[in-house]
Amino acid sequence: MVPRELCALVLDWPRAFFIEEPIMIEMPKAYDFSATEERLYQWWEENGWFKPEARPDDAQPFVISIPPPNITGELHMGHAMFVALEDLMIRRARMQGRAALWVPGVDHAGIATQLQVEKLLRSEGTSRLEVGRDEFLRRTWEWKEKYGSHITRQLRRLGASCDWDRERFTLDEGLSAAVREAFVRLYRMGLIYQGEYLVNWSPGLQTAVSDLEVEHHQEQGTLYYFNYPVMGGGFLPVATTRPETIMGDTAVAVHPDDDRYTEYIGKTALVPILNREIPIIADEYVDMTFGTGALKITPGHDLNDFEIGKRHGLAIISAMNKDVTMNEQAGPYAGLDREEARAKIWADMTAAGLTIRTEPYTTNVPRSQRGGEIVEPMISKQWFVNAKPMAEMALAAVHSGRITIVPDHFIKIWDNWLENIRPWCISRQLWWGHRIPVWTCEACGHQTIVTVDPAHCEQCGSSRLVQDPDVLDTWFSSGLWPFSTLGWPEQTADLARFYPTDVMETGYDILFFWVARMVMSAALFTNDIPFHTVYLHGLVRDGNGRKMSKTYGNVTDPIDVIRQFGADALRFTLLTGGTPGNDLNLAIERVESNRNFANKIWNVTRFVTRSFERVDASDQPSDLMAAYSTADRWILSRLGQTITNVDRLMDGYLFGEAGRQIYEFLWNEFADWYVEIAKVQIGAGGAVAWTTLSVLVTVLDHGLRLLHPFIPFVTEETWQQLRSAALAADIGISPAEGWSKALIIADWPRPILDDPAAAADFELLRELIRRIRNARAEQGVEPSRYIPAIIAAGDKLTLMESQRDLLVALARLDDHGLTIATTATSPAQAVTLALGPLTCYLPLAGMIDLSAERARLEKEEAGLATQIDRLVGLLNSPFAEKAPEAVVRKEREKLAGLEAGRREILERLAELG
RNA sequence: GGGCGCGUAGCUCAGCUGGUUAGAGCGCACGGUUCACAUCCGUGAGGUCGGGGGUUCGAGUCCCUCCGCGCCCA
Repeated sequence: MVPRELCALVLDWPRAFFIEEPIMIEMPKAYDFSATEERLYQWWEENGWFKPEARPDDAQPFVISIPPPNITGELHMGHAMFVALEDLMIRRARMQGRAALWVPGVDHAGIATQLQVEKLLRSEGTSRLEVGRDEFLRRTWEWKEKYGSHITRQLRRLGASCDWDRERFTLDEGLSAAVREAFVRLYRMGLIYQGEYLVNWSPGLQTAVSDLEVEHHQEQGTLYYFNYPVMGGGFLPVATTRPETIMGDTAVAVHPDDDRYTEYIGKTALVPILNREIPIIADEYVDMTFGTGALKITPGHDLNDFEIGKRHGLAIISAMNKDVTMNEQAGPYAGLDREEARAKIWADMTAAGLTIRTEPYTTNVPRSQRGGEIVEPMISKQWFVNAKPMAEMALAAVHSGRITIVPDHFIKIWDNWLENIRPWCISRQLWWGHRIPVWTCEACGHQTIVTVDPAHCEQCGSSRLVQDPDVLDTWFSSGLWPFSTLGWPEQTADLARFYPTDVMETGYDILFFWVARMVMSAALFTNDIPFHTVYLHGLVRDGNGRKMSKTYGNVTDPIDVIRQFGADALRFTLLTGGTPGNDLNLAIERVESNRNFANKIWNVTRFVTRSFERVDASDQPSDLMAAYSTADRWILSRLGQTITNVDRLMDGYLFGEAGRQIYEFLWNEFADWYVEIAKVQIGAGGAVAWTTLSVLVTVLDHGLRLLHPFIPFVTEETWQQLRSAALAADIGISPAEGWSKALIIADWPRPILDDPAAAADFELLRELIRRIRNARAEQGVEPSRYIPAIIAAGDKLTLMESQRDLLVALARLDDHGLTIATTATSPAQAVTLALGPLTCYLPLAGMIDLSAERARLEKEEAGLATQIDRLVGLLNSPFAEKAPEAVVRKEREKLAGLEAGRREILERLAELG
């Protein structure tokens, strides 16, 4: 650990750096993210730029509520993913001038937290039950104070620009009030009820859990065949996967159409060992082809049986205790664990001659999502929410188009779940959570259900009230999150201004757990949608597509990755590595190359900032537009196109593609081409140099703005360098609206120039340079050697003349040996490059093998001929009539170019003889 | 049983409303001490877009079907 004093010292210097006077600081050769990220984060936050108040009061809000991480949580890739995406949206909105608000917070995570604290108590040699409820809660809050900010500190490392002053906790006072309000309203609407139903009982956790918290696994089990004794003689063969539940059987069922068993319907069967009398019933649910076709019915331990039991008015027998040992209903097996009972019962039945056989069978085993133990369906008194009416509202919200789900194929999944929604079990037999606001009167038995702790029974006035011991499902409070965090049920200013929120961004795995419940409760409580767009991201898997899990040991810790490559590199990888809604396999090599991208940006900036020294204020041209060179016009046009594309893509939530286009533009066009050109143009001096520098600054400035939401740190850092350099040089180069204090609050860019003709001219030049480089490489010309060239430029003569310096520098041509003319004849020993509008000859005397050149030309001619044939065929086909004009024209132009090139090559071949 | 997604270069993935010889990064081969960067630069090799059928002037992209992988719900 670094001593606190030293931290303060280290964190102090950068502030001096940013304040008022722009000072030029020599940029090191490589970008050091570790010295940058935390410093910038702190600077942004101190300046209040994460707050919506950073924008004018009348600015249109843009609001996201964070998917609250568990307070027990360690940062994982899922968190990194949501931060990358949500911060991207928030930062762009902020730059677009909106009052961007990203509400942060954490979730109390009932079960997970309780388990942590129980573990702690165990290590102290005590337990939850021993210390009692009050002390346990005190210890849990203590634990929360100590570890609760751990996860939010980690979110900061990713660059999350949340408004931390508005941070909320699901158990804080306001949100607890919201939970009570919601519960009471639901109760008064008749949507909350208490009842004895079959619930998913988690024996290890000693609580009920909801359907969603149970995972079904295909596991190898056994199918047990045995004879069910029938009163008055005979047997009914039955198959079961769980013999221990025989003790809770209250019927045997057969299909009404099953001829094999018709005679048994209406008779009485005897539960093995216990000899309890139960009816033999007929029900269409029974699958005649499965097992023996006869089904034992245990309404107390199986959901389907429970339903059948309801239809037939069967008794419900629970044969187990809450610790899943058998109870007195199981007669001689009372006290045995469910597994032990199974073995013992089967042995006893075998001894009694009732068993037939066993066979291996793959069963669907329900396991707790949390502990992994087998969940027992058990009759229990719990609180439920009838979600049906809310579900209909949630369905309507999406179908009416008020809520958009991205990607839209999740709508089907949404529909499927909501259309088949089941009662939601909301009570949990835990201590850590929102205690159910129900007080039962010991005098009259009346339940008082109110938002504020009552002193007296509302019916008889007795003060002998006992509060329900259970707490609510954590998701009950999460379901209120978008509005409870803004103050609901109070009519706060934040609620009025920032609700409904804009986008809900989260993983598709909690679409039902969370998103659906938020939409449902928002509809009910706020009479509104909680957000207009749901954006769902996929799971982050390891490089081989396996789910990251501690048991596999294939978990990549985001903090490790950040230490190694920087938060920007991780963010950019997560943002551009996949597509919306699809799982992403995280390959560490990609993070590495994205770190290199950050370094590239750094070095381009380094080049641009250094270039200020070479340009003079007095050289500023009076008419900048007129001063732009072909290359300037090209790069500015490409910048404009990139901005337009990025806007279109981002508006459509195609963030990955947007990021890839910016990367492509900045690296492969700006850095690889324009920067090289700039070196030549600046070398020319005068107004050309000034103009070039202004283009460098403009493109870099705009590029950094586009990129900032993706990789905020390196862009801010380099933008500050650029800004300082420009202000220090003071030669009249700045953005139209001047330099804002920071990139994070700078304006989102707009295209400034579109000159397709100049762009096309430049593309021709670029192609020529590429072809010359290629020829040089193929002919084995030493890289350092400057070679002569003859260009027959046709009507591109003026263009080529004007680009002479660029050609010389980028293709490494010998200036004195370069001839540019309208037409030219080829020297004897030369490589011919036919580009359609122009032809280039490289007279590599003594360097080329004529027969090899002939072969090369023949090969090229053959290739051209094939393409020409294909195009001629295409243009003579129905394509010419049926395809759109523009598409056909494009093909015609392509054909003309190919034919010109081919003519050149044929002539050249003729010369070679 | 119902539903969804995926299968594109050796690897990890793009390819947005179908537009006409398929792209990136990494890896690979060859070459590079150009005053921003070797976390780099230049040049190149590498894919019958899982198989088959259909719609269309045109299909990686739309439809059907089969095969393989994964997920959700029951």
